[in-house]
Amino acid sequence: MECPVSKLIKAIAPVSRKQRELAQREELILDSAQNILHEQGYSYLTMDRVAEAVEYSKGTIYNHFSSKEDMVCSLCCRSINNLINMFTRAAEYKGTSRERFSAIGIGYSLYHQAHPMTAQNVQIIKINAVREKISDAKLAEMESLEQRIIEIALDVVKEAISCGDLPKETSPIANGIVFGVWSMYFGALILEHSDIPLQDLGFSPTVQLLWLNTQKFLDGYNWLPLSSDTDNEAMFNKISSDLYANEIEIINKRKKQS
Amino acid sequence: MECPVSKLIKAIAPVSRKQRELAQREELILDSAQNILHEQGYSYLTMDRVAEAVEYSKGTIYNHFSSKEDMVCSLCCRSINNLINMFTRAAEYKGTSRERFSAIGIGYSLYHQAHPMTAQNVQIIKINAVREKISDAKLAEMESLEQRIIEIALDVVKEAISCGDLPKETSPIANGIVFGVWSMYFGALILEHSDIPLQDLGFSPTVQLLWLNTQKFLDGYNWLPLSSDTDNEAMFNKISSDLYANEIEIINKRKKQS
DNA sequence: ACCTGAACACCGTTCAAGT
DNA sequence: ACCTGAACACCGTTCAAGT
Repeated sequence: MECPVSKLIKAIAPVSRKQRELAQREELILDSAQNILHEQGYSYLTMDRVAEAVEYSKGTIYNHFSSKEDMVCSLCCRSINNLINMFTRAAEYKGTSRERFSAIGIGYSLYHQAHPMTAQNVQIIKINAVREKISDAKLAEMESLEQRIIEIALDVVKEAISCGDLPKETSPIANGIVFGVWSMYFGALILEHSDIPLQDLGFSPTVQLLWLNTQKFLDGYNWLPLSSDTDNEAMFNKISSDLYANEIEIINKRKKQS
Repeated sequence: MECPVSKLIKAIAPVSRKQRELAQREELILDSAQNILHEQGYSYLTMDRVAEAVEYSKGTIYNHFSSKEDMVCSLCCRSINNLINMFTRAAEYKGTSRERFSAIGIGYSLYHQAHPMTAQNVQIIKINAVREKISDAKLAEMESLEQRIIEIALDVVKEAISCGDLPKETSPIANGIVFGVWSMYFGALILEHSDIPLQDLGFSPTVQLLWLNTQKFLDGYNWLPLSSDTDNEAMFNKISSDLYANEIEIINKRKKQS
């Protein structure tokens, strides 16, 4: 499945008028799709509705995206890009290596807390039956973004090792640490937004739990300074207000509404 | 959506001939569905194909399950039941509280390694758009099974606290530990079976990584005896061969084939 | 060269007719 | 009382016709 339009847009120097218009329309389509998703849920997201919302025909949508799944994958790419920005800021945060790594985790959970529909997209994209229908090009694009975002976290781990905050022996399993927190956050994310009543199961709010569990996990790896030598609550509050004021605001706004 | 048949089967003392036949047919349907899923993947699982495989009409399938999602959810329930059996054995394993808790984790990852399609079902069921279409009764059934399986793990944590293997202060967040490993395993499971080339991302095989990360996590919580005082590889091998010979065999068989 | 929307294929679900 | 399968609704995808 080739998308005629994407070839044009992706041309290295993008900027003929036509190309700008196409790129703009693609954003319009994605915005509309996100809107429908946000307001009516995934079951309501159909190509007909998207076409109607953007006031183009379905054929035109298919000039931009080779399939519905391709479109949803593009939404995911936008989210990952947002996360890359947040992670980059977190990695450059002034503080210990451990604080910066923790800041990445906080960013991840707050972002998805602020944009629950995004979390669902990510989840849907991971299903094999869905993944099969995404064009190779789009999939490659997403995977390269995932590479980059992992790299950001991995770099902080490597830094911690080289400055002695983490034991030298950790070096061969540096990516194990990243995978550990990634899977923990990802899993928690899905378990939370799946309408499973976590409270009924006896679990307290996810963001806090993730924070605590991350600290214990990093303690287990002996990432200095240990949480027993730190005021963890203060650290959480400082990081989240220093770095993620936007997300906090969105989350609070939603809380007020409900 | 009511399922006429389920009322009959669920009658408290099940055993008229008719009821037995119905229960048997329900198993047949589920077996067939699982087969299609296993051999052709989720995209091939349609109600038509299931009906054809069991040699009943679609209407009859709908007498057993109120929707396709309901059927898939039933498959999930079967899996959770299998897991409950494994977890129960793990919790009764002869060894320290930490070994028994670890054994539960190993069981989880080996089960899903041995039955990858099951992992995908679980994943699909967690999507909200899918969940909406499951009958309340079936959803309640699954949630009660989830309750039970969590309880098994939670009991081991509580035991560890009361016998001093875990610090007394852990008590109020006992379920935090369970949630931590649950989310870590669940997240890793999805990330692994989503065709993301974890190797390319620099990650080593998931089961080992999960094992290592679990140990570090439990170390962080100071669950005695610490992994630094233990031969972890030997422990992993002992537990998996003592408890999970079946799963290991299935996994090895698959490896040989490919 | 690009856009359109009717037409098609597929699939989940229902229900009137049959036994 | 139970089973059947034709009929329906919905939705993703295509492509001949139009500009």
